[in-house]
Amino acid sequence: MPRAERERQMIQIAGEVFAERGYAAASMDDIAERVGVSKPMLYEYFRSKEGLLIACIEKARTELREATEQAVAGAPSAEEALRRGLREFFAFVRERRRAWSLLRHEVSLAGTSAWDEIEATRRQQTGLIAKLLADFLLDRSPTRVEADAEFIVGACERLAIWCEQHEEVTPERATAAAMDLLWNGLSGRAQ
Amino acid sequence: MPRAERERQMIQIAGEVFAERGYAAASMDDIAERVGVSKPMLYEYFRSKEGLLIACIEKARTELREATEQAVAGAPSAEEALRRGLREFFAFVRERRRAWSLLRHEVSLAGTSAWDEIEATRRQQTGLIAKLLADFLLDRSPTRVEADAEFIVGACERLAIWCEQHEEVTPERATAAAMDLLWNGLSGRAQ
DNA sequence: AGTTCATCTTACTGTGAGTAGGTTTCCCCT
DNA sequence: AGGGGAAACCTACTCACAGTAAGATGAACT
Repeated sequence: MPRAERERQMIQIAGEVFAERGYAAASMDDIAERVGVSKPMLYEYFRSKEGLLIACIEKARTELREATEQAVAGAPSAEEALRRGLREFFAFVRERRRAWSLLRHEVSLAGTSAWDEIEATRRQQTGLIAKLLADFLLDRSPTRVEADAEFIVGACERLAIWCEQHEEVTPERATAAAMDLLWNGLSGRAQ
Repeated sequence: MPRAERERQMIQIAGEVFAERGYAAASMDDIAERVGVSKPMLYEYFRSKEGLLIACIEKARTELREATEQAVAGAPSAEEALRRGLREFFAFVRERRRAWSLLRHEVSLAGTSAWDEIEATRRQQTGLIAKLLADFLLDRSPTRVEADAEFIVGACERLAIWCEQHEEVTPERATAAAMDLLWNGLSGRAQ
């Protein structure tokens, strides 16, 4: 079998295995067997287990980029571009579950109880925020409140990680930026 | 040494090692040596490597919960509670770097090139969004635009993960919710 | 026919998670 | 006092799996 085709086949199957079992639990022997090839071939093509994972991630990333860029192209306004981009993103996540799961770094802990542990931390935060929101939002439907809380936790988590590389952004400035973006969005729905 | 104290000591040191080297690269032999104890002791106390990680995460989570709950308690309004909570969160992340890094599931891939790969995917998304924002925001300072983009990407990523457990939330509804929260927040700063 | 180059294999090494089974130390109870 | 027992601790292993050395097969061109 020619190199290019083998490579595609390996990435395809490895992607499935990583997504199913998680990175740590997936074994190279297992992947090799499913591909119908011996283990050194995988190493010949991808140098290491991590190299194989990276190839899978790269493929998923390319797909996501192409999908979102195409969706945004030709939008009449920035608002519409943002809307179309978001719509494409959420659709991608739903329809291409496997590719998406490779793009969350949970790959490596997926399916483990340590993952549950980390999720529990987020539930703790979303719970706290959901309680705050429920106190003053007009739309008290639990689903909406939950979604908003998840949204806020995700946003702040990411912003916090970004702050790590920007020493000059103090907690105060980060808070101000977050509150500004959030509050103006929320205030219209305040009681 | 009594059990409780040993346990604290082990969690303390394991936390440092996991945060420094990443979960996968940290070895139980290494941790045992640093603690000044033999490996079976770690297994006696925590059952497995993952069990040890979980104990570390639990400790970090407790600290984060206590910090944020305390900050929020006694706030005069929901807005103020949210503000105080966020401030405490961003401060925690800055001051207690190690604890925080255990709460991002990157632990397991930390320091690897697969992690870079996943971060590159986010940069791709933030880049796309930053371009959109720069086109219509009044405040064009790159730092602010970047922070906003990170905020949005994090929010949507989290919301997408939440959607996985809520089949009834279609991409359209997710988009509408995200746009609502975001847009009303952004519109005040539109040109 | 023989050389070359790519694809592919079998059979190994090394590292690190996890364990079997024993030793010391100290306290408590008769 | 001294024996019983449990808690803290150790040495010395097994085993799974990432990674590799060395060569087999076979098509394509001299």
